[in-house]
Amino acid sequence: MTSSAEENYLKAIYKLHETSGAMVTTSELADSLKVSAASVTDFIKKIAAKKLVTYEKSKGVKLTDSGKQIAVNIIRKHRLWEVWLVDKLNFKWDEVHDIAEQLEHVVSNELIDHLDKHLGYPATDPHGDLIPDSKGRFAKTASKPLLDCITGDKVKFIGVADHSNNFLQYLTKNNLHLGDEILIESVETFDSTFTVKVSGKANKVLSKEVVKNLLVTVI
Amino acid sequence: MTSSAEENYLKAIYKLHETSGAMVTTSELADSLKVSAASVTDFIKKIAAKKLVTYEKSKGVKLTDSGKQIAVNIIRKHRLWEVWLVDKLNFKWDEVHDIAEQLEHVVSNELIDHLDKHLGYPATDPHGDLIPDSKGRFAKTASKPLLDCITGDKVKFIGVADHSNNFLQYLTKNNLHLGDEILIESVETFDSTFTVKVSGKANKVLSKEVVKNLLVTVI
DNA sequence: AAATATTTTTAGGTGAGCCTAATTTTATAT
DNA sequence: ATATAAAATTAGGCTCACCTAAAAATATTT
Ligand SMILES: [Mn+2]
Ligand SMILES: [Mn+2]
Ligand SMILES: [Mn+2]
Ligand SMILES: [Mn+2]
Repeated sequence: MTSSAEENYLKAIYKLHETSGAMVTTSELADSLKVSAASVTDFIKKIAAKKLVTYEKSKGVKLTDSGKQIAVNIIRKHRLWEVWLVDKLNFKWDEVHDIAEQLEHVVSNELIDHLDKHLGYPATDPHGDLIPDSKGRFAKTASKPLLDCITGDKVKFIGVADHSNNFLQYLTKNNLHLGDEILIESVETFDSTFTVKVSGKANKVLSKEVVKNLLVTVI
Repeated sequence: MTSSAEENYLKAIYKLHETSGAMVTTSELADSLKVSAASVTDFIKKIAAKKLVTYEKSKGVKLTDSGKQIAVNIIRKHRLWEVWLVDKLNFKWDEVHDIAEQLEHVVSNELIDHLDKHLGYPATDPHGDLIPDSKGRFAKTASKPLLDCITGDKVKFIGVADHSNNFLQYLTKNNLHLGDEILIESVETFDSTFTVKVSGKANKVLSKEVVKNLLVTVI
């Protein structure tokens, strides 16, 4: 059996590992799960015994195939619930994460399949993150930070790198929504401030901190 | 804080107490929660200390007002989730209880209010059970077992006394659905077998065991 | 290479929610 | 009223997921 705690560990390992490709360290996990390093050491020994991760003492852990499968399934559930909360219950995109953190642990593959159908098999969640299919496969998308674009580029805003409520609320307040078309008018070389035109409206000035966290695709 | 375990104890006490009006005994609770009597004694001492129940040693427990409030709120959540599973996700009425048992513990009053609205503020769940409002108030309904009716009565099938999958599946198989109109053609005095006409179709014969568990209202 | 700082592990505990076995209390039968 | 049966409580343990403090391993400075 897989407890909520176990699911959270596997998901955290997946998310930390996903980008770096490297082993996930005890302190990274302790940090991300907000538990002590000692607790992490304890726990990873248990999930290593269950062959959900490979553990190299004092070095870190890596998901096995079965561990990865569980992690991706939890992510699938989390993102589908977020879609439901936004699309069907009219929550805002900055209100859904914590609720989805609970819903993702509800046990029933039937439920998730029905939910997926009810939602019309969405490809992405309210934050633009890809939803893996029931086999755990992700679609491919070429997204990059707006920061990596140059003057004259015409792009589409399709995701966020920073998922904090702070950032999400900033975007809402400044009328930046997923799907918006962004034309880069100019880039200030000194501080990487971007001046952009969003969906043909008046120019907007975006700080480096913002453009770093806006994920876009060239159109 | 209220844990899932605590919520399940309070709900079980409520459901046992609801009908009998009397104190709920240790063994009743042990039975209904499928834990040992020793565990129950332990636990009720804890929730008594929290003033969620009044406990008379060796006699039993009774919910306090705040205990009852929590119990009713869990029941509200359970029933709303069941409505959602049937109405929106197309589950059958015999498939939803176990999933709702998990969903009812998701913490967020906002979520429940949004769900309630999404469902159109339903009055009853898929089994005909009343859904209390957000203040914990139940509507009044006069329902009684079909067994208590007599020949010539015209009634409406509005609920079940037995919630087992067995019974629910029996009803489905025999084309008896909530809302059906039932006309009592005759009652066999020897064994209380009822011969009825359901929604004007061909006569049906129902055993005492069945009519005892069919809740109806006279129309 | 040594000294120091950081990270990880080990050792020993805690509370929640469960258990069995033994004991005590309450109810029932004789 | 006694004996017997049933129900409830107490005593003592267990596992899970966490903790702190101390020790050991690894990394970084000097
Ligand atoms: Mn999220
Ligand atoms: Mn998301
Ligand atoms: Mn139910
Ligand atoms: Mn129900």
